Amino acid sequence: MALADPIRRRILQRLAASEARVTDVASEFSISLNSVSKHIRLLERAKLIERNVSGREHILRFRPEPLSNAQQWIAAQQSFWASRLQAIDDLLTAEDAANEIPLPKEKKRARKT
Amino acid sequence: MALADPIRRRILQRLAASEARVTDVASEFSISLNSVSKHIRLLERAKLIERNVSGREHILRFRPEPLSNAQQWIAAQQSFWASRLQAIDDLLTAEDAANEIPLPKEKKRARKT
DNA sequence: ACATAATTCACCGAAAAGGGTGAATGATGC
DNA sequence: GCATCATTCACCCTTTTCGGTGAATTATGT
Repeated sequence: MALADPIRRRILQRLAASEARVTDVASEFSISLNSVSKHIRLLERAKLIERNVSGREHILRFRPEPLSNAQQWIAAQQSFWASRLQAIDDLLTAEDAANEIPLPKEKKRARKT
Repeated sequence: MALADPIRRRILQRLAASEARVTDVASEFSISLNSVSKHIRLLERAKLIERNVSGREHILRFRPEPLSNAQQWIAAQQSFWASRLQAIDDLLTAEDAANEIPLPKEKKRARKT
């Protein structure tokens, strides 16, 4: 998921403070520009940020408001969908969420460290 | 996804022919009973098969009909959802489908073999 | 032409996922 | 008690995913 990575959460925080260019964002992290570019692409795909190209500069802005209608609808339907996501996934292209929804008799697993 | 694995598709085919016990199914494949048991658990979770416990025997049946209402609805809404799955996944617990939906400018990737 | 902004390519290494196994455990039937 | 049906445990191995990189490429600004 888009927000799984700490770096992406930090990038979002950065952009929540103020808009910035890719280079600006990159300069505040210790990873390379290419890597930041990738993260930004992902966040944009997730509709969490917005990109405004102006000449050779790409201005990035945090999007707090996207698809809130869908969000609320989904949240309301969540219990319905939760039990059906696995069967749906072969109709859509979503991944297997099987591991996310424990079975009734599922117990905690433990691995030797 | 539940149907990703060839073995699981074959198990479904087997059960579509007639109901059977776990052992029956396992005997027709070259993998171990435990492994078959795992696959069956997954298929059951995906609501693709149905289990009927009778004494120590678990009778398995193919379920062709489950959630067809939801299926049809989803199929109709597919184009709407396709563009929003990535943003939804951090609300639900679905996995990141980012790689499944190419960007406009995405090109084919090639790896040196 | 040259510098700068950003993306894309082709790869690497670590971590996670996935299917497999034998052994242990539960539960039922005889 | 012992055999049978099935699941669960604790692993192994292989494949896939994920974040990272340097180099190449595309596009714009001066």
